[in-house]
Amino acid sequence: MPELPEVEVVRAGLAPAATGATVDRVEVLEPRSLRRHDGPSEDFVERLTGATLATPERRGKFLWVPIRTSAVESAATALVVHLGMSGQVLLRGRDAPRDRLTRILIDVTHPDAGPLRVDFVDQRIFGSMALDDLVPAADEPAQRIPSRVAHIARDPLDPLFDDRRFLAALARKDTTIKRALLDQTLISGIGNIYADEALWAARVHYDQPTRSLTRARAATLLAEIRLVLGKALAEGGTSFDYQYVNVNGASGYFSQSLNAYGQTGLPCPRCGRPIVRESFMNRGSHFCAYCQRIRLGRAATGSSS
DNA sequence: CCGGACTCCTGGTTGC
DNA sequence: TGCAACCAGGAGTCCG
Repeated sequence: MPELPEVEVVRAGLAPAATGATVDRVEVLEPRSLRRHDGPSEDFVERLTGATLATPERRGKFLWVPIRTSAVESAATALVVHLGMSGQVLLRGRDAPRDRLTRILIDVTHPDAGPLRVDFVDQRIFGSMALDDLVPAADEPAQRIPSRVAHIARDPLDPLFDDRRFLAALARKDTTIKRALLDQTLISGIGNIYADEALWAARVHYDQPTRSLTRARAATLLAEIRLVLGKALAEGGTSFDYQYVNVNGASGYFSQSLNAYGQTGLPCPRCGRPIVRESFMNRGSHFCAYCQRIRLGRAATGSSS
């Protein structure tokens, strides 16, 4: 389940091979992988073929590669990639065998690395590729971002992520904390795994109302989010068997470091009591019922400003 | 504004 | 042994 660290590993791995490369040929094996592309497969293929790729960028779990075509001087369009639940981007030699679940093949030539193949592999087809227009970012017009990604909040590893603004927005929201962490328009890049891990680290119950969370605890949670994401990033992303493979085809190995996610029945590394799993938002929430209890402060009805 | 239900999707696992 | 039901969930949409 690729979340921010996994997507960043893919972006960083793809960057040296993609930057400055030109697209020779595009083959779409599974049109459903273009669900988010406006237009038919032919349009995707025609517009991408012959384009020059710029350095891949990322916000949250969205990855995009600005492209330049002969017709347009500066990049006005980007190849947008979302890995969904099971997507992988694999960098291969031109004659390497195809993975059975390959959905899109992009042959590129890099000035230094020579001919390469970028494979988009995706078992469940929740992921997608699309071409999209770049538009100025709302909070920094000098930055450009695909229009379909514009509504996504900056992620906590983004230098322009505004901590004060996030904490204020959290305090204003009438919802519960895990729901807020998974709301990509509030903070991006966090999925079910790192939400559970960060909540465990900060000792916050997943269903704690955001308005009853003190600012200090919210700030602690944000710090733990950064620690968890940073640690996963440093270790190359979480991996579960073949579901996540980085851009060179090597699995990550952070899953051994998980404290809560997927640890149902195992002892909480902090207190030894068993981790429990509850169904929430159509997914599993893993937590320690002792360490992570809902704390209803007295300010639950207070309003900010 | 909020939450719940639903959709997309496949393959590994579970249960009969 | 065989097969169907179930489960995993990121993001978007729709509805109450």
